[in-house]
Amino acid sequence: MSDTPRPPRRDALRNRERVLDAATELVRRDGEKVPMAAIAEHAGVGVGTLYRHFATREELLGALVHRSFGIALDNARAAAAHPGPALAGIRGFFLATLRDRERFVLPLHGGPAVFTAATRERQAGVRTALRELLERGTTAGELRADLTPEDLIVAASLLSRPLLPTGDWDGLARRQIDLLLGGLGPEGPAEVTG
Amino acid sequence: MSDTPRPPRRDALRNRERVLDAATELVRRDGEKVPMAAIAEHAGVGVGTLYRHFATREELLGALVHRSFGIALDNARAAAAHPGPALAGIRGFFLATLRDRERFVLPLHGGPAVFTAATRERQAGVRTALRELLERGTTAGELRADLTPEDLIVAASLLSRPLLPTGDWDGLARRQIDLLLGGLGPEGPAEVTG
DNA sequence: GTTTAAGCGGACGAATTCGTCCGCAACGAC
DNA sequence: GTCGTTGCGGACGAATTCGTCCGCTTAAAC
Repeated sequence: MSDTPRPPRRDALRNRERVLDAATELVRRDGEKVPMAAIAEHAGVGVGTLYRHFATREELLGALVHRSFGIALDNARAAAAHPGPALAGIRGFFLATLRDRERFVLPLHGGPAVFTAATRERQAGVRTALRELLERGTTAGELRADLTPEDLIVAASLLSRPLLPTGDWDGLARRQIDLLLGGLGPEGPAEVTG
Repeated sequence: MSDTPRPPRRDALRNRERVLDAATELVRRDGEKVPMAAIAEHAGVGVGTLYRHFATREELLGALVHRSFGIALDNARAAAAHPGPALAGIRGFFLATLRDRERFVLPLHGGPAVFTAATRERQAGVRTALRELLERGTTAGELRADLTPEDLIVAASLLSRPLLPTGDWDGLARRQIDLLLGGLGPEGPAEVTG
């Protein structure tokens, strides 16, 4: 029944990775409409190879997004498994996102959000892990009770791309993390009227 | 000496605005490489008209960015002029950014940050107004002392573009504002180790 | 080594996008 | 109204990008 159709050749796997890496870099730098030929060249392969591995631009972009959610899922699960206080886990998740930012290609920019079923599963997995983490913190009285995974995801996505041309994105991003962590406590955010 | 070369015709001004509005919408939706012809069509003008007003794509993008900083400058100055506590002014700045988000086209996405000298002036103006606001809050003991305008700008830029495909970006964004405001107090952010 | 099928690369025609140019339309001064 | 000038629109050739196709290369099974 299971006719194993033979594993792909070694160079094929290697080239697939090269294409993904090159595409990640160029899509982040030049946007999702960067010419396919540019991606192929930067990867050191011919366009034929590129199109063989990813028949359309959509498919390539989908693979980038899928890969990104794989990284995010790893980070979210690691954070949830963190033995210390939930706040430390959340901080770890943010810092991991910042660390991995150059590998993320997320549909942040109005591009066609290319989500396969498998990607959606990973996305749901991220939510689940973060929800678990938040519940632990809420139960322990460490966190305000109304937080949702989306709150963390939005904040994290801010970190994944330098928004200012200043050189020190790392510094700015870390400060944003600290500022945000101050608002997560059980007393809720400062009351402000006006 | 001053040979006033005659003001532009009424239809020219109207068409210029139409192009800017159309470009704002399409660049936000499809990215900065959206075809010029698409912008012209969406604006209801011919490509000739588009290229007459903006000789190159760069020039058009530059105008969009310039316009965006004009809005941001108005908002920053209004916030600085706010009579109440500084925290309320900051909140007002964030909410105004959220309100105006569809009019912002900022060089957030690796695109060629098209900054003219005039744009840089507006940008500096935003910084100045926000610095003033922060100093007022710090002097009053309302805010931690180490905040910079960039901290506010980064946070505000997060609001200017929906990052998640969920429908309720407004709700998520408002919550981010509240969370962040909790970290601005003089006691500094919660201490977290791990 | 030999063999064979998977994989590679880049030339090429099709399709898209660019940016100019010029005959026609309409604003506004009189 | 008339007239001069500014501004409009879109057709068009040039340039870029797309995606396929096929002869050559190379991994890997024996």
